[in-house]
Amino acid sequence: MGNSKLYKGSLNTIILKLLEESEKMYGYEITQKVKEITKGELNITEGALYPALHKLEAEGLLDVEMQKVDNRLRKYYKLTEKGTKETANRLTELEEYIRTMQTIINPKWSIQ
Amino acid sequence: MGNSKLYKGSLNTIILKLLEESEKMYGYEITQKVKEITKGELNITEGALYPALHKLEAEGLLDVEMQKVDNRLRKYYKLTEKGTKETANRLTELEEYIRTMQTIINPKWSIQ
DNA sequence: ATATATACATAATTTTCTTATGCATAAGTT
DNA sequence: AACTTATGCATAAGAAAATTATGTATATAT
Repeated sequence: MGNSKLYKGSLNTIILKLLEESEKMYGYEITQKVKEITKGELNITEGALYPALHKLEAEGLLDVEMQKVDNRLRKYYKLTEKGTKETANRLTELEEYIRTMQTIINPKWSIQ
Repeated sequence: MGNSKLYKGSLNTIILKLLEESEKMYGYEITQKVKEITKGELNITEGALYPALHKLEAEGLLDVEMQKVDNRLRKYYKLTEKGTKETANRLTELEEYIRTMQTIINPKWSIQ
């Protein structure tokens, strides 16, 4: 995905959070939205995105709905009830992760 | 490593940062230090740590120095000059990653 | 006509981790 | 004395999640 290896492992959380915000989105839209809000810093590759969406669907976190627009097919994804709950968990984990990493970057323990 | 998948990709950055703080450390010491400063939240496994240390050494970011303490062998690692420079880059990347993820968690773009 | 954008998908490979296993010494427990 | 836990290193098998490459197809811009 990203330029830095740190993004490894955060794709699912990103997808879930975007769907929590936007109600329903299709794959290509997700890649563009992420590019937009990160000002180009994070580019989600198709090879990572589509398998991830399929897996989230298989796990029952996402529902799919096909739609034809301008003779091109879109697969719209939205959170299931289970997906909404799981999104909350993932975001809590992300906040915890960020807090932990900030502790490591900005250590109080170096004073002692 | 961690309880959450988010830690994937951040082990090298953690190692480098600890060595920047502590000058020189050995493997087991790193696992204990991380456990301590994260209050047990993050446990680095040996299967992840030792190959990571070997790779950082092979890349010329770390220097090794053996030392026998209490009839047990320790491998002390410290940053090379190259490693010190690379650590600065990795920490900048980490800060950028955290900023990006916070943008995603706490989106201004959802208002529009 | 040709390139870029839109829209999906999968296969091969790589990276990074977990889990399991192995060796060895020291210290604490029953 | 026997056994467990802690200290200290290492590697191998397997899983997970990404990259890179490739494929299909339509729409739009040059």
